[in-house]
Amino acid sequence: MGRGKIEIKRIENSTNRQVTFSKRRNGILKKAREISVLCDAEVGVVIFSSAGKLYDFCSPKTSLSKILEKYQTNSGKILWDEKHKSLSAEIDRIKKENDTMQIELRHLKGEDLNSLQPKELIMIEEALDNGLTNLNEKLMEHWELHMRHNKMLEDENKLLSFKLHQQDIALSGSMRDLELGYHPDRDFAAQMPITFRVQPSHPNLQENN
Amino acid sequence: MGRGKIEIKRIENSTNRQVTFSKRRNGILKKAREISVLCDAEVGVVIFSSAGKLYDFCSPKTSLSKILEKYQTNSGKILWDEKHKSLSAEIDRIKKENDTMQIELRHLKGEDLNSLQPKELIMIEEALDNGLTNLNEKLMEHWELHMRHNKMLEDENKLLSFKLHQQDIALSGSMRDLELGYHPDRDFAAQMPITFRVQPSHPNLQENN
DNA sequence: ACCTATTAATAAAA
DNA sequence: TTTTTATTAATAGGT
Repeated sequence: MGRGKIEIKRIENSTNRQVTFSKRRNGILKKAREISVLCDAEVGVVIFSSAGKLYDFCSPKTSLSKILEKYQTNSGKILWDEKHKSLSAEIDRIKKENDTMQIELRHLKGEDLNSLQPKELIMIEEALDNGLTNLNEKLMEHWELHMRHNKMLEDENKLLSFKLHQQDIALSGSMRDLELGYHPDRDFAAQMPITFRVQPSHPNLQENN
Repeated sequence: MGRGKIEIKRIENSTNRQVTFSKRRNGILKKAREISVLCDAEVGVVIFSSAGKLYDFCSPKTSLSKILEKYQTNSGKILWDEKHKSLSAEIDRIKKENDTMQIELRHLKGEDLNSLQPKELIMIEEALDNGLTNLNEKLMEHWELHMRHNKMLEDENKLLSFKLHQQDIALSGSMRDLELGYHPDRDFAAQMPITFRVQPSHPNLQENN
């Protein structure tokens, strides 16, 4: 049905193939709709172009799911079998992995050791030692960070206290100045109490998050 | 296309409907085959007559299963049944469990500690300490078992040596008897050294799987 | 995407 | 259901 008859075999010209696909795809989807309306049939159509683009039709009042379920019960063919198998296989695989980790975890926690040979026990001990080493290193890092932080806070405290004290003095000074007159050469530094000169204020402060 | 034009609406005459269904069904399946060949498309068609009879087509080199799987990934619509959902859910659950253990394992091995707070680090350290304690206990048990086993082997050795010694003497005795005459009241027991007189043979032999 | 000559599908009848 | 055949629908090739 066209300007010439064509053989039913793959169209080699890619442009022609694309055009023909487009036309015939519309044709099929239209026919599918028509038969479902005219004849009260349930129809499901799924088409993938060679480029992988999806087109589909499903008769109204139903769904592909329902049609395919009916297909399975009616034909005996099981559409999901492969998918089922692969899912089940994946579950098995993951469960096995899980068990292995479970056992390793128990071992590291010192549980279920009865079945192990001394050689294996020693390997676990090495892992634990190693873990402890890394852990303590990390704890030490935290500790040092905190010490530095504390030190900074203390320094800042000291500075603030000093400034406060200075202000205090300035204030009382100016109050005195108001009463007794201004003394420009007063030595503020000399007024800093000895406690502000060396400062371990909170030597062991740990965080409490 | 026929002796007259028809409206696309349900054919009320049941016989006509049945005939039209038969013709158009063939038409669609033929078109499906043609487009799959001409245009290299993947096509799946499922048709149920109003009487519930099934007809289907699937392009060669594939299967309805595969087409539908592709349909699902491509469209996002989910066609599969409850069983699939439950399998998928289980996979998710196990994977989550897996991840958790994975992380715990890494932590116990002293890896990926950077995101942890000191409090957490200390909890891990406790777990490791605990593990080491249990482990060392177990190693100690093994050690003691070995010591006991060694002791037993040594004792047995001693016993065997003694028996051998006894046989030796008996042998040379009877050789002497052959030369000097038989002495039935000879006291062999008196020849046993004091160390061989108490004999716990295998009092605590434990399994060695 | 549109046009149209030509083929293909099919409605009605048998 | 299938065949026949008149008629409509689909579409191949061209624009």
